[in-house]
Amino acid sequence: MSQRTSPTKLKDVAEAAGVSISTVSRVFSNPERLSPATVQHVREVAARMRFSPNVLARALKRGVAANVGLIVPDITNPYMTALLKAAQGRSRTSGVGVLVADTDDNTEIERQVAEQLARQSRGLILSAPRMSASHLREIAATIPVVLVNRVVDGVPSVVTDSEWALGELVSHLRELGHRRIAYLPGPSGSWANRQRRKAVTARTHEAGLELVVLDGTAATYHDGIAAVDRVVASGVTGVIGFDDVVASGLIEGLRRHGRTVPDDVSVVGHDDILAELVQPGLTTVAGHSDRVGRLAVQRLLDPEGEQDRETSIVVRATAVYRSSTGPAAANV
Amino acid sequence: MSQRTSPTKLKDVAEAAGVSISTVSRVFSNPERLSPATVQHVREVAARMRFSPNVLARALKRGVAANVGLIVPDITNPYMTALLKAAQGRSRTSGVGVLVADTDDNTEIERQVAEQLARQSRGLILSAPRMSASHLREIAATIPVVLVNRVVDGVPSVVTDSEWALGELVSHLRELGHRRIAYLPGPSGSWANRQRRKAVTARTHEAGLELVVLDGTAATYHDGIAAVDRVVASGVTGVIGFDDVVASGLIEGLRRHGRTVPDDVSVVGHDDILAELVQPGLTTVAGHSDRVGRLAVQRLLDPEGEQDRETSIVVRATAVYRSSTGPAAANV
DNA sequence: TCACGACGTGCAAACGTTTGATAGAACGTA
DNA sequence: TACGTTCTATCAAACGTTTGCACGTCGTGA
Repeated sequence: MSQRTSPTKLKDVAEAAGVSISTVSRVFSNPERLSPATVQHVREVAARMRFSPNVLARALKRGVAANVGLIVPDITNPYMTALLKAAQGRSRTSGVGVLVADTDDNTEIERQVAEQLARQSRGLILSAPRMSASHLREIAATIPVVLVNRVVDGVPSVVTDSEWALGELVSHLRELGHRRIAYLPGPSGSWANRQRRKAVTARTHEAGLELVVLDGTAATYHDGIAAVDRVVASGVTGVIGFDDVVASGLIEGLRRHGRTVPDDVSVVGHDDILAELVQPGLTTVAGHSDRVGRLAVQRLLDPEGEQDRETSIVVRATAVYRSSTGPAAANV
Repeated sequence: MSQRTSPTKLKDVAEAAGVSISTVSRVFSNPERLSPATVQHVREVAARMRFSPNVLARALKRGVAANVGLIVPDITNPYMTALLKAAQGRSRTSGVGVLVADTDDNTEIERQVAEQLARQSRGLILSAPRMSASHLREIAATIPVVLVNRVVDGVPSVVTDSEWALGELVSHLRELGHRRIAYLPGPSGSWANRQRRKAVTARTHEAGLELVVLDGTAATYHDGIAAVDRVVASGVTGVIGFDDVVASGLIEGLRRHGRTVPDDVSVVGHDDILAELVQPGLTTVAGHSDRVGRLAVQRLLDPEGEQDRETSIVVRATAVYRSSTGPAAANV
């Protein structure tokens, strides 16, 4: 039907402006070397013709692509969605596009997708909680990588540090009279899960509380529901969940079991993502994924010297108090 | 530090295999014209050297890029997230990448981003509920476009048709004894909002129910909370919300107002996205955004003849019954 | 008047592919 | 032996940029 008109290129602008192709190119890449008059003239002509440079050709010639890649296990996870939104916003202001890939936490797909995106990206933002460190380093040897919520020697990263916030929440529970609480873990093998578990362990110990770790969860909503039996059996008065999703599952499970939150059991989440939608409002750790996303992009775009290749930028998480925590039940 | 090794290219493989560059190229693009022996040999060498073609160069030469662009008002909306996930999954099987852009529903950003993505995409999947039809057509004249949840003459689209499902839900409410219900609208100017409102209007009329339209909402969670006063004042026993987000806001608002759902008021959502997380479980319309995403990509990738340029593919939504709807309160 | 830096612009090669035109080899046929 | 066919593989141009180099043309100081 209607023939699509091919976009204007340097050559067209050059002819229309009566200058050479290289001059037009320079108007856009480094105008300082040109006379102001020429620059202005070419700019006008280009604008009139609605010229915009072909990113593909530019990337090919310069050897550096116009995109960043974002690889995540599950884009459906609101933490990741918020991260994506922020990353994209930051990229846009630099005229950079964002290529997204969802790996379903599958190593084979991760490998395949990393390779595919690498070719058209300036760098990769990688969230791969379970990928082996050596594989990670292998990818980082190919293309600049910023790891999200994971630290591996020799690879730059941006991580949320929840230890402090979890400490606050442990104290909070202690002050509410809780003496025995549980940690409901996330996917085994996940870096973030190891960190959170370690933090909770250390902080409950410091606070003189008993801790029960309820293993064997994959941290879905349904796992949360299913965990209720073990929670009840363990006789705890408070539970710290790996994330908001599993925590709200647990709340639902408790409800079905005839227990109310926080009267019978206090529940704490992580990520501050469902927090308002759930009843009762979730006391949780705000991971500030938007900040993480922005920083990751920034780190990719600004070279900032190779010396801190191995540094982690850490974003300190904060505790958010809502109504899923309350005074410990007298007896359980 | 560690120098990044540049990826292998056609030339390297050609030298290693003792053939010309063009031969190697043809091994990957159309091997039929080559002798089977050569093809196999080159394949082996290429595999050994871990060669993969440079997508940028290929796109430049062929004039068709290796990505599709996805432009949405708010990627944080779970409907869009699910759509993205499905679209990306479908694309990956065709070796195609997905460029995502979030426009914050801002026309200026939409324009800018459409232009930016267009250059490196084979086509655009566009969700722009409020963009003018002429602007939309303008973009479609530049690059293949598939519209999501919107129909505009002359531009292909994939839409969810909720009329039937909304009809079911209206009947459902009627059978539960409701006689007067409200529609809590979405963003004014949104195509989907017009469709849903129209469907609800038609179906309540058919069913002999009274309908109140509570205008002036932007369909955020907080708008839902804020809508409670008008809901109560209107004296309805049931509310159909524009989407799950505004519906769960309303539920929260009602709760704060001392009303319970569904005992005092029944609430229906749309999109089936928060449905399980909210208390009580939301009766809603499942829009099947995953199917929409897959179809949109498919439509972009398979040319399928130009004749049906103007056709809309429609995905029929279905009603999902949970516990936010129940028998009408005797008096309100 | 001449030599000499600036300064502004153009030429042409390169980035890694794809692909139409073409050349050579192998074969069967007259 | 010469010739047409068919099959493979190579040549080289092109895709739209960027950029090192070279080429004028000035204005300046001796």
